[in-house]
Formats: sequence, structure tokens, C-alpha cells
Amino acid sequence: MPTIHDVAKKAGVAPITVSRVINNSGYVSDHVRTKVNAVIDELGYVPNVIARSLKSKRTNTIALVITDITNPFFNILARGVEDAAFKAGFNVIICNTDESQEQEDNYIQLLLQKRVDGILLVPAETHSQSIELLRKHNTPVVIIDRYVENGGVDVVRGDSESGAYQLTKFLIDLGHKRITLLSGPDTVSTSIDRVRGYKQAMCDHHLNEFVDYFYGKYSQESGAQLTREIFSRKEKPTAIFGGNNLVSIGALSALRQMGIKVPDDVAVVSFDDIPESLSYDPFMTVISQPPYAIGQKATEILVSRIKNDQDVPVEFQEVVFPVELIVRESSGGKVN
Amino acid sequence: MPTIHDVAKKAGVAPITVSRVINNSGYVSDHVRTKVNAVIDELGYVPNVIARSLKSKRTNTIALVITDITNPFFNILARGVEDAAFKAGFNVIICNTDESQEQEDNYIQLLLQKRVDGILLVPAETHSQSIELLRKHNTPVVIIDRYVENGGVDVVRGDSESGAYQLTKFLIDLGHKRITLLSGPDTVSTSIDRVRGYKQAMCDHHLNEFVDYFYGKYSQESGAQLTREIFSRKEKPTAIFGGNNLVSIGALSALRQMGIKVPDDVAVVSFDDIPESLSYDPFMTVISQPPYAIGQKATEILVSRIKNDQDVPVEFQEVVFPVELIVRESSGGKVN
DNA sequence: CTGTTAGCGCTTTCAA
DNA sequence: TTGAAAGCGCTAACAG
Repeated sequence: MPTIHDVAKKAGVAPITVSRVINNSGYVSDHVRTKVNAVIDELGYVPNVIARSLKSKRTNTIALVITDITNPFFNILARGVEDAAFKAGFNVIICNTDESQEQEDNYIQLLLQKRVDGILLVPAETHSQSIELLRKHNTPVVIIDRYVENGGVDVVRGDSESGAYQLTKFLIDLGHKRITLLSGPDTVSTSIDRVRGYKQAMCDHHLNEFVDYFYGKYSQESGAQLTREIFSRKEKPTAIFGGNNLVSIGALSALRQMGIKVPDDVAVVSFDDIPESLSYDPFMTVISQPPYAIGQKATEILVSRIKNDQDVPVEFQEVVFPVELIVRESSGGKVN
Repeated sequence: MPTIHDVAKKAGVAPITVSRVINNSGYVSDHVRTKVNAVIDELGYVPNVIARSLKSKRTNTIALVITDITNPFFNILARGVEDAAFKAGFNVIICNTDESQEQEDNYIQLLLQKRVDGILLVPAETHSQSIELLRKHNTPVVIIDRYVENGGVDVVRGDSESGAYQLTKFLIDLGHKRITLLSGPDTVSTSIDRVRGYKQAMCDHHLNEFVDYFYGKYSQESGAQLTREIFSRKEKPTAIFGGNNLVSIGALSALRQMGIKVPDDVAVVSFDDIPESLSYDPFMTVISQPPYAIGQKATEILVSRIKNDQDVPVEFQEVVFPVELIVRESSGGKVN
């Protein structure tokens, strides 16, 4: 693999001149430039950005640490990140933590070694020591989708609390009282916020006695299992609120297997939609967040942090995207 | 950010000794090792893999060049790649080409600059100049999901032709004659193979006169649009064969909008399933490929190529994963 | 407009 | 068991 020296020698110039041609920096006569370019083509020279990074201390790479690229919310978000990063001249490394703090720590360590210019992080837990570590190493971070207890970071997320409130209120307005929320892990801010929004709505409508929620996982299996458990109890809910799209799908699967009709026997609503491109017959009433925009916005903030590296730490921002209630069939009509 | 020199100075040893401690290579006395480790912790030293890469000429990074991470087939595949790569000590950079040859070329150039150790490529077109370029630079490549005209590469893919044959034959056995195939781009081997399998099945059952297929895109929009066009013709099909899952979903959407009932008015079958975790009520009859396993296998091959770099080029392999017919409701029952 | 020197952070010789 | 020197490929800083 030819280096800048090989090109220089063959073109009869100094390496720095080749560097100038490659980077379009400084003065190079047209004559020399043409000559050098010819040799570059001839040799198939490709600049080594590793060497460049070693000097410049910039890798033009950012990392996206998410829980699972297989979840549509996150893969669309990843696409938003990728597109925005590419536009800004950055590459993206994606890491899946599966909600494991240990995996997250591993990856952060690895990314630090790789000297990525910045990190977009969906933290596994609300208290993130990763953030402190990154801060210590001056690696900019933007927290996505969730917030953390640590201060001094930018956060970009959807409004879980208000979304959960709206969705619950919608069910209450339909006449539901026994509404069961199947939330995610109790270590994650979105799960907690959704519970909070739900409780608030129940409380505001004097339904405290009916408050019924579970923390589980953000997965189809968790949704299915919790649903089966709930329906083995004496008191059955008239509505189920899935903590995210996978949970809701799990709930629907379980209900179908048990022969329980939606929305006739029980209403179902979901936080997070299923992407349009994957549903030929949209059925679920949902609160919809904009994952692509969230990824894009977070990346833009991260990039600006990277570029203003030396600046006085401008105030950190928390961007909360509004969410949208989309009413479809699964919530059914008025009750009683 | 501290370097190996800072650690060395503070520990009162030479940089190389620190290097030996970090890498567990060569002889270091327990006394010195303990001392050095203490300083490493104290300073929060993190090795710089860029400098290491510059020397070793290995980045421990591979790239996955796919069309779109948003497509469930590819994001599950990406997960298979990620998991296998991590196990082998490699990081993954994911690039989305959106089936554009130009984007693909851009990315290959970029990845070459980054000196990734190997590339997993879903080529946009059947004749790939990227492969020649990579070969010239001694960068191992494994082609995924599709094959190319160029020889001398490893390929890992599903059996499109046989799958399309099975799916078509299944419809024929149900009594269908007017079967329309909505395939993907005519520059892509999977589209071509699926047309070929379809034609062969039609031919084998003396239905040549009913052969009816279209090349389009592998997207929901394409599936929807082609479906609308087909149903505006005088002769309507009794069965639609979607070239991939997105196309099929698009077809189903369009049919629903036109008030055409599936499977009562028209049967629908699909190449590629919708992941279990995303469908609460599996409806489509499909040919199912194993994307996770494909990604995993391709990564394993790539890693072994990377490690045997200097070896005599062992024979290249083409791994073709068998596909599975899953019969569900959308194909309906016997016709006539 | 072009070239020389030096150094980014690490590791592979080769010596001690 | 430890260290000194050299160099991976590139580019600032400073000549010329």
C-alpha cells in the first residue's frame, strides 16, 4: 500500500507537497498539482487517515451507543444519526448494549481507546458513571431518549411523561377505569416517566384506587408474559397500556393466544408506533415519537460540541420533542 | 489526556515497560507491574489505539455496507454481524447506501482511508467495481445477501431462486394461474433470481402465457404503486408475489385502500418475513431467510480471511442458506 | 511556491 | 528483566 512518500518520490517532490495537494491546502502550482495527481492515480494512493488522526487528534468518528439496533425506534433513530453525521463529515460506530450497564461500560472504554470525537448515548441506567468517565477525558456526550441524574450534559428525548398522561387520559375519557400499564425497566427514565404520567392522569381523574402498573423489560416477551399474568388474576383490566411498541406487540400476541379480542374485550394502547413501512394495516392507538428527528438533532448538537471543543462550556440543553397521539382501532370506543 | 510517556515518567520506568504491562507481553517484574498499574489508574490512562494501529497496521474494525438499516432484514443481519464481530474483537462501522452505486463507491473510498481490516458488502449492482478496488488494496471482502459477476470473493446469501420457485409452486398448487411478481431492482441478484425462480415454476407448470412480473424497488412505496397499476389493468391477477417484505407490505396497504380483500379477492405471498417481534398476528405466507445467521456467518468468514491475510488464497466459498416456506393466511385456500 | 525538521503515541528490534 | 533507538504515515511550523 503506497504512502505519501512513494507518491512524493515518484513525482519528484517532497511529501509535504503531496499532502498539500491532497488537502487542497497552501500553495501548489498547477503544474505540480497535475503531476502529483497523476502519480496518485497511477499508484492508487489512498491517504491513511489513521496517521492523520494521530497528528490531528481528530478521528471524524462518533459512536452511537444504543440498546438494540433491532428495535425499530432505534434503527430509525440510528438512520437519523447516520445521515446527520455523514453530512457533517463524521462516521458512526454503533454499539448495542442490550440495556446492560456492563456492556455499556465495556463499550465506553473501547470507544475511549478509539478516541472517537464524541458519543451519543442511550444510558442503561439513570445514574451513569460513563458520563463522568467521558467528561474526565473531554469526550463530548449527548444523551439520547432518556435523561440521567448527572447534570452537565445535553439531552435529546421525547416527552414520555406528557405522552403517558395523554394516552391514559384518552382511555379515561373513553370510560376506562381499570387501566394497567406495562412499563419498561425501572432503571430507565422513560419507564419511570411513563409511570409518572400514567399515575398523574389516574390521580387527576380520581382513579387512584385503580392504579396498576408493572416494571418489566422493553421487549415483546416481557409484554406477553406480563399480559398473561394480569389475565390470570381475578380482577381483569379493561385497558392495557404498553410501555413501548415491543411490549404492546407482545401484549397483543398474548391476548390473541388467549382468545381475548381487542378492542372488544380489552382496549390496547401503546407508547411508540410501529413504523409505517412495516404495518400494512395500522391498528394500534399510540403515542408517537419522532426517532429520526431525535437522532438528527442529537447528532447536530454533538457535532457542534465537538467543533467548539475549546469554547467555554455553553449552557447544556435539554431538547424534549413533543409527542403525538394517534387514535386507531385498538383502543375501541366508549365504555359503559 | 495522558500518554504512555506520562505514565512511564511518573512510574519511573521506560515507555516500553508500560507498553509491556498494558499488553501483557514480554517480561515485567511483579513489582514494576503493580507500580505501573497504580499509575495508570491514578492518571486515568487509556491506551491510544490509533497510535497502535499506525504501527500494527490493524484497526480491529470491519465495515458493514448495507442498503438501509431501517429494513428489518438488514438490521437483524447487522445484529448478527455486530455480535460475531464483537466476539472476535472487532468493531463495526455501518454504512447505508440506499442501493446507490455512487454512495457505495463513496463509502468504499472512505473505508479504505480508514484502513478497516475488512468489509462486508451488500453490493448495489451485480457488477461491482468496488470489489476490484478492494482487492487491489488487499482489503478482504465478503459479499452478503447477493452475488456479483466478479469472481474471487466469498459470498453468503439466501437461496432466492429456490425460494421464489417454492413460493410460486405453492400458489400454482392452490390453483392460481395469474400470479404477478413484484420484484426489486433489476440490477440486484436477488431480484433477478426471484424472477428466475418464478419463471421456472411457471414454465414447469405450463403457465408461460401467464408470466407477469415487474422490476421496481425494494420498498413499500414501490410495492404499493405497482399494485395500484396492476389493478388498473383489465386482467387482474389472482395472486401477488411480493419481492421482499417491504414490497409485500406496500401491496397489502394498496389493496386495503382499494377495498380488495386478502386472501378472498387476491392471494398475497412474500419473500422475506416480518420479524416475530414486530408482528402480533402473523398473516403473510412467506419464504423466510435467516438474516442473523447470514450476518454471523459472513462475519466469521471475513474474520478468518483477515487473520489468514498472508495465506495462499484458499478457495473462495459461496454459502447459500436454505430458505423456508411458512404458510399463513394471506395465501388463502384452493382456487376454483 | 516548495522543502526540512520534528513529532503525534505507540511498539519492534536490538542491547544491556 | 529493562531500556534506547527508530519508525509507522502524516502534517504543523518554519525556512528558503
